[in-house]
Amino acid sequence: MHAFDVLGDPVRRRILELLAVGEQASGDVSAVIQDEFGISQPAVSQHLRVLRESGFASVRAEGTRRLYAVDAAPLREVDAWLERFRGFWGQRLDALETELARGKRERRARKEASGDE
Amino acid sequence: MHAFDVLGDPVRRRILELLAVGEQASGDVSAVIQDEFGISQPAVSQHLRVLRESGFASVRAEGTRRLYAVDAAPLREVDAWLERFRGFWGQRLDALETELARGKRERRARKEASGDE
DNA sequence: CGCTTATATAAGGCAAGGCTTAAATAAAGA
DNA sequence: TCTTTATTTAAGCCTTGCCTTATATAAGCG
Repeated sequence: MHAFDVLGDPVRRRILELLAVGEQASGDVSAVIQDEFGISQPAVSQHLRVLRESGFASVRAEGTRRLYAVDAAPLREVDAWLERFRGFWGQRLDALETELARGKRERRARKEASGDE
Repeated sequence: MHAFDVLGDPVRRRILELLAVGEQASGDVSAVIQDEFGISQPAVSQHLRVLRESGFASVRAEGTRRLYAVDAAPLREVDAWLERFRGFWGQRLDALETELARGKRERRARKEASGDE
């Protein structure tokens, strides 16, 4: 399944948003998604599988829990594809520069800790 | 249709790549796509419709020709969504920073007046 | 005017993907 | 070990989306 197909589903996008904050157990993700989308737990599990198999997420077992985390590689791919269109919104580039300048120090500090937030 | 759904289709992504270079007539796009994907002209036309209706492309009539061009708004949306994951690939950010720094001087020169900063 | 060229729309078939319920696997604790 | 909790897998249904062929619209030209 192609990266963009994976991101085509709103549930999967939401799951990634949740994981972006930090590692989460399948059950915790399920609880939120079930609440927000009204779908069953197995449905969520199937989405997690898609994310896993397409490389968007990695899993780690801890007892009976499965801890999911974002794997950035495919997102980077998506980002790379967008590259060729960046010229179309010059203003945002400026905004991004500002953002980068602001975040640079922060990132440098965070880098050695390697923790989430 | 959500932006990510639109980009989920390889044909539509390719069409956008073609349009990224510059305005193109429906027929020219069709010729390339038909050649590369082996689908019919109406099929291409339907993809163009999706791009049009979802705001990824705008059209302009010139005689019997329809000239399509990239409309960046939805792509910007996609880019914005990715924002929250950018922290996951520090190296690329650094590369982008370099790129931006390089481009900044250029833009500033072109702009002749003060920039932000 | 018709004929041709450029493009879009319509209708129908088929495949892919997402959801559900039911069942399997596996750790953990009484 | 039996039961409970956490999670995945399986099977089947049903919708959505893409493609095809056929047809419509409309400009350009002889």
